[in-house]
Amino acid sequence: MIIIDAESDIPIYVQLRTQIMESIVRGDLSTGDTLPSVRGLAGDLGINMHTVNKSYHELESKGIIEIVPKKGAVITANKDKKISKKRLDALSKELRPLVVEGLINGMNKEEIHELITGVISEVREE
Amino acid sequence: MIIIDAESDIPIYVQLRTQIMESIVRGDLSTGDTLPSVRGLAGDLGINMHTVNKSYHELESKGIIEIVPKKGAVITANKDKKISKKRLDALSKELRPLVVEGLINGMNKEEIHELITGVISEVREE
DNA sequence: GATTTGTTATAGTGTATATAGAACAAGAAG
DNA sequence: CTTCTTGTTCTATATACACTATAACAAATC
Repeated sequence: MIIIDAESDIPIYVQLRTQIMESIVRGDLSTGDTLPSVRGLAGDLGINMHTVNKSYHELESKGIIEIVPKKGAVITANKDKKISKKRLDALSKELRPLVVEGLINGMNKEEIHELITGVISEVREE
Repeated sequence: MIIIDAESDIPIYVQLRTQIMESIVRGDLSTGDTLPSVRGLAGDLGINMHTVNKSYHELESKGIIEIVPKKGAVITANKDKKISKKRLDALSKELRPLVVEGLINGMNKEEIHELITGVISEVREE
């Protein structure tokens, strides 16, 4: 179930991209599954086709889905494969300001790890 | 030392805010220290006064500095104080999509913890 | 053959980012 | 006290991004 909050300061295409990724992590969507068409999903969510298209292409650039023109988008994410160094570096760069925010507020390494553990549980269970 | 990359897709005021926070974490800036005036820093960095002002006010809203009108901005970050639940929740929400990105790429809890540990070391040492 | 698919193009609206200049009142410094 | 500097506030402009809207196209599907 995907819910878009039009009032959020998080762009719609980011909300959609994130929620699809979470669905895969939770197992609601699996490798091989086909995503709805950009027009169909846009209609269901009440948003524009191009916004959905943008989300799909970002997922493709992350290696999570494969878009076959005139056919559809198939999930290719492989949780058994090892993450590439390129994506690992990108992740580090994005994590950095958040880690700094924790450290500056007095969190130590253990507390940050606990926070991450909590987030992992949230993502898997919700 | 603060370096602004005008070509980056990261807004200047975010770059500045982040680098000031990293300076505090590293110890280059400490509680009680005064930040340069918005006009002075803007001149040094070759950016607009209003951009620096925006960064300062964001730092203030995070409780990291206190802006005393007509006087200056003083660092109030207290690493001995415990982080508030509000900030902890905000951090969780921001961390979530990055954690998802790791999980979807096959990382397990331990690998994510190792990544975080690496980031913490980077921030503290660089 | 008709429908649906993703793609491409153009256009419009609203918001965010960044710059610029000016003016103001209050603190600092001479 | 006078001068300078301070952060604040206001207006204005240019650019980029986000989102929507509409249209047309070629290929796959039915």
